[in-house]
Amino acid sequence: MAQTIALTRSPKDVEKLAEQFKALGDGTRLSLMMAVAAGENAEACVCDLTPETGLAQSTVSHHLRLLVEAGLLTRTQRGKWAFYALTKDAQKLLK
Amino acid sequence: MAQTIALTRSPKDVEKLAEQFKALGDGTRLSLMMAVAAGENAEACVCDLTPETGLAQSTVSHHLRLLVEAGLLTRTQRGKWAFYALTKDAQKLLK
DNA sequence: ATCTTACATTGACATTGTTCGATATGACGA
DNA sequence: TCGTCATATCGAACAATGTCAATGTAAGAT
Repeated sequence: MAQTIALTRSPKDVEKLAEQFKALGDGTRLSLMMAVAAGENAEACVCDLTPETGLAQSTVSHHLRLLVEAGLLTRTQRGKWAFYALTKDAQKLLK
Repeated sequence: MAQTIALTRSPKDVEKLAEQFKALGDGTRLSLMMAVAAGENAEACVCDLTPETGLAQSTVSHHLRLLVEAGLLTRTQRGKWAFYALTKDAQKLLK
């Protein structure tokens, strides 16, 4: 049998899923996610990600915050650097 | 080995994927997709979908058009009715 | 202590998106 | 042909989003 779609999701789950899709529904953010996944140890810091996008550092920081709030990235501070990595949810949605 | 993320996607594919995520990144549209998937023969017409959303018919029609344009729904006219069904892409993203 | 580096936050602005009412289109029935 | 039903399109109001420059914060270096 082919893959089936989960039809019975609670309204809360639907809202969370919609938020995650919305977070991924932007070219810049999707590229950021793929850059993080491609990074060493599947993580990356803002200083690595900013040049790739060609956008202002504040803009990149803003997008990363949205991705964390959506439950798609984790943030870990190590020294001066903030490292971002994909969550399980993100791995599932992007596989 | 755990599921891996496709890291090497062309910019065109990234843009298309982002468009699909964006289309799903709205509570109303995501609910519409699930309602279609739950419909008899995994399809549904606007007359069935409109009451479920509580929105104006024109609004539902607009959202359905966006989902078709994103490659997530197909549209088939049968008599007076327009039937919408999930594409392969949609089944993959929602499974 | 001061400076620099890495990142986050704020405020402003232009763009895009959601929604509706009104109207148009197109198929079927009387 | 005329009316009705199902759906699509249009135009406008209003909300949400993406972006930047400027500024704030916090950690390490000098």
